[in-house]
Amino acid sequence: MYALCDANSMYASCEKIFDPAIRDKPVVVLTNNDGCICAACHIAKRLGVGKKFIPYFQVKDDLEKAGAVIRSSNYELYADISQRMMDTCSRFAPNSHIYSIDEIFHNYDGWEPPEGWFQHARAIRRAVWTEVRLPIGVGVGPTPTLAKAANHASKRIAGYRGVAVIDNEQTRQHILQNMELTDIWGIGSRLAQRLQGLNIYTPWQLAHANPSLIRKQFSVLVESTVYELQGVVKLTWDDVKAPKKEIYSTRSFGQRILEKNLLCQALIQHAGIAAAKLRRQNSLACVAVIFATNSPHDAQGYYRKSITHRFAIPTQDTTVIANICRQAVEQIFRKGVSFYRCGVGLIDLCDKAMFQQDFFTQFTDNSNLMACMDAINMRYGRNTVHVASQGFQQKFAMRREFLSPQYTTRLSDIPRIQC
DNA sequence: TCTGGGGTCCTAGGACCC
DNA sequence: TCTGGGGTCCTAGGACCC
Repeated sequence: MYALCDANSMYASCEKIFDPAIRDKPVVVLTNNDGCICAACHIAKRLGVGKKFIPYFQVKDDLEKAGAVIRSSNYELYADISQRMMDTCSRFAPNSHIYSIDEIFHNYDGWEPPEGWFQHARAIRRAVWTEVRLPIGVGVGPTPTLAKAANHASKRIAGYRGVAVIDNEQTRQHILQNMELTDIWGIGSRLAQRLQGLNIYTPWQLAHANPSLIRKQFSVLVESTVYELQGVVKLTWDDVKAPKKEIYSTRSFGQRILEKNLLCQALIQHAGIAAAKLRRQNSLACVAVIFATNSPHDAQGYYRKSITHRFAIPTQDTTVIANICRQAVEQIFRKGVSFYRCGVGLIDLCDKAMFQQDFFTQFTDNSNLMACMDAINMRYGRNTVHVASQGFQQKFAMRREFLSPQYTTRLSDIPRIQC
């Protein structure tokens, strides 16, 4: 059996933990640069002002009318709360995999809790609430896709109240009949539209579709989804935990960038973030993609330029990738373009342990330096040490107008209780 | 006044080579 | 004269997820 634990409106719930004054109010959290809505608590959703990824300025008036509390993304806080949630959840299963900042998969693989699945799931939910004050939903099922579906049910289908277990036919039918196609993991709006063309309107109907026909009309992935909905495991634990094949770090700027050296600094910063992620999964990159664009909404037209660089020797060294950024910016930068977004992608990844070193090529090995940098940044926070060429003044730092304190990660922000 | 997230995977199509 | 194959690499964009 598999379980999926998923926080309820993670970011909005994190904001409420340390701020009792907003617990009964509609709370909405914005993305980077306060661009879009990315999370809304259930009160905001009920008032109809929590639509995900809608630009903030378009709904600003509605939010004000609803009396909503607006918050900028406070990643320092969310990352810390996330870690507490994961620590608590992972105590309950022999194998876990953190799937995103607010989701963790459990793999029980032959083991069954003596108290039964429902009680077990309830215990996880209760522990996270008691220890972290974060509301979560727990879904249990015989496949990862059904565990995801059960998790959806635990929050959205009446009667489940945070815990749903698919361990019999009636429950599987009831849950799959009461969900939308797009609620299923791997089915987005386009696939749902095409499925409806084949008279498949609900996940229950999808579970009864002919797998080979689905494979022919769509892809192996959709075929796997059909099997998974039937209860046949197609996503193995290795699939769920597979290392990434590409790693990107990209961001839009708080202010448009018009200078080449600032663009270069931003790119090098992304090189550092992407390379650190790469080292964390113990991979090497054969290719780097370095790009920058203006805003697609820009009146002067869309400008996008990307440079692909193939490394002579696969690397995970920040300084090597930073050097490529320095060269690439000469080709990417164009005078007069107001740059809005840039990033670095590392693709064509291979496992470091499998890499064969070339006997004849000489190269400097910075792996000790990188390991030291990672260790310091892990201990004292990201960006404590970095390559100097990414700059020290963040002129392109993102806008975070409605930022809450870093309650748990900064000494000066620790909550005080006055007696 | 102006404002529009970030990440991963996959594929189509063009350029280029043999 | 015109047409023909197959591979690799790069680029752009679509689809999906949170």
